[in-house]
Amino acid sequence: MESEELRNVGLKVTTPRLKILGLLENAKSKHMTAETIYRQLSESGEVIGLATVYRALAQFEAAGLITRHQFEGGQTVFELERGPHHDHIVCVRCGRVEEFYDKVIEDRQREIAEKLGFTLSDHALTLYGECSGGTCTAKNG
Amino acid sequence: MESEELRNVGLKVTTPRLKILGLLENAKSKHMTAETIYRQLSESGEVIGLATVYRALAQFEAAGLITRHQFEGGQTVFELERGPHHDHIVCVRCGRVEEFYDKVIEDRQREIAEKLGFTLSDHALTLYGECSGGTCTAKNG
DNA sequence: TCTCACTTGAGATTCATTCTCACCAACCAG
DNA sequence: CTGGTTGGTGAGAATGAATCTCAAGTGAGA
Ligand SMILES: [Zn+2]
Ligand SMILES: [Zn+2]
Ligand SMILES: [Zn+2]
Ligand SMILES: [Zn+2]
Repeated sequence: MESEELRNVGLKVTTPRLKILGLLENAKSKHMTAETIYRQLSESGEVIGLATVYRALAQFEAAGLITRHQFEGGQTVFELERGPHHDHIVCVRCGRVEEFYDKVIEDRQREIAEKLGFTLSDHALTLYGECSGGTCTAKNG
Repeated sequence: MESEELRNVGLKVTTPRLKILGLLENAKSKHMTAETIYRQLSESGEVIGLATVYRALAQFEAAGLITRHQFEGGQTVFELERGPHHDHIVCVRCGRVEEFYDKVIEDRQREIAEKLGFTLSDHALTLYGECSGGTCTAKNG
């Protein structure tokens, strides 16, 4: 239950928080902007403030419930932190986002950081390209 | 000569553009924000508009003279596109930026994109961590 | 139910970046 | 050299994502 998740991380269980978490669970797209979340909730009849969405997302992130990604050009997107770590590849034409995990790269990153005298705490890897004809739904150009 | 570079990419040779390119050449830090460039030029007596800096940087980027990086939290930084491609590792305490190149990772990225049906056109890889005691100049915490 | 610290919604605010527009400066033909 | 044309520039206004403010609302323990 989502209420559990909130309690576990020390956040009071409130309607807006539940709605936001719920939407992240069930939305068609795994990666959503604050604006999108706000709009979708508003359209489905909720009375919610945009500030509340941003606030909740920041809290969820701090609590490790979600992760934040900044793909080039676009606004910040959030996704539920479920399952194993992964990185992203984004189609620069249609915006489609695919996920991948590559052990070789992950390991290598740690080695590189170590070699340079850093203690690795995080990383951001995003590939950009064009997805192949059939899949690409670019709105013409 | 910087005038050449500008002409080669089809940009008219003007004083502001030369000053900005020159600053990127000689600045202490390889990675600079638009604001920093603006401030440094202003302080050294130039009369230049912030809009001009942003405009020029956008044009330089489009022309491939510089690259743009968006490290998490901070504002966008630009650096001269000289020498081979590299990625970055940033200290989350003191902000120091080191560069690295890793063939294994670069190759792997291409394979991953291919496997997923993408034609890779670009990528952004940034590692975050803490640099070791001696080198870290964190302003206390 | 009562209470109160924590939350929320609406709107104001911030701040990086972009836009507007009257003025100005490269560049070239004359 | 010029003068004209074209594109570039500076100042300030505008934009837009994200944050802050604050009066009003609401969970959850007593
Ligand atoms: Zn990864
Ligand atoms: Zn993802
Ligand atoms: Zn790379
Ligand atoms: Zn660099």
